[in-house]
Amino acid sequence: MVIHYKEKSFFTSKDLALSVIGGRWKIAIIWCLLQQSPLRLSEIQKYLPDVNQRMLIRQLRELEEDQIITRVVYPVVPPKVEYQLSEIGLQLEPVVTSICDWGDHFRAFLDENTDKKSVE
Amino acid sequence: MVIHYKEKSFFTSKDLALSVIGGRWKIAIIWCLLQQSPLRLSEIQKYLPDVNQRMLIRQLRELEEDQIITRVVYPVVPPKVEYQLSEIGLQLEPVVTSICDWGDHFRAFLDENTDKKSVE
DNA sequence: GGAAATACTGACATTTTTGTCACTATAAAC
DNA sequence: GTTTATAGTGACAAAAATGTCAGTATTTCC
Repeated sequence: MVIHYKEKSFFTSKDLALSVIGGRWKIAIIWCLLQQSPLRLSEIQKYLPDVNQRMLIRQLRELEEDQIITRVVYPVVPPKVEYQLSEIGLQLEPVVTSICDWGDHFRAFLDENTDKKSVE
Repeated sequence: MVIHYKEKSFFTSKDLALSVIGGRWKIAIIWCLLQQSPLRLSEIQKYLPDVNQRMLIRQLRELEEDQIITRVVYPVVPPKVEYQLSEIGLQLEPVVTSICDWGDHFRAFLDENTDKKSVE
């Protein structure tokens, strides 16, 4: 987010990571590609119906530039393009998993701490 | 980021988590408080000199609202306020750790794949 | 000859996030 | 009585991210 690692060299590991995966939809995209791979653009759109196409493409481009995903174009008509995680991209699995896990914990925590009155 | 869980109920765990920890400086703040706790505002500022105070306070407020951190005010002059991670906040440790770890991997990856010409 | 499918791009508008500046309160120390 | 320290707030400006709309290319199908 904001300052990209290509413009700054004195980053902590955490800031470096966040500059790459911090985009609004990037974790979601990586999550999709961990579920199934490769995926075509139109398939990713089905997974993520809330993202508009323009935005999705932009985030995919950035991930490609950062070498997190690979993009393979098949010279056919109508066009076919496949996206998949690179080797370094696949290594993001623990990040995505820990985020999902914590989200589960947090949801349970919210459920516990909400509407206590209605129980009593 | 953007849509907060308080305004939307049909979130995936991942989106729920990201709506809470997705802010520009939140992982950094959580990282600080995992290193040392409690911390006063002025101490967090020393850890994170790039964040301006206004921004830092805003992110702290949001984390507090989301119950990730606790804020204890001591009624003294000059004021003293201590921040620390809540129980659910402490459980973010694997998230921060996996991000840092991946950042390390990614840096190594970048180092390997940069300036190959100068080596040959 | 026109529509359909896929994966885009460009220009621009809007929204969200982040940053800046000036300002507050309080009591103790000098 | 002025300065110092800490932890803020309010109003606003700037920057960044995201979204919208219209348009492109290609070939096959009808």
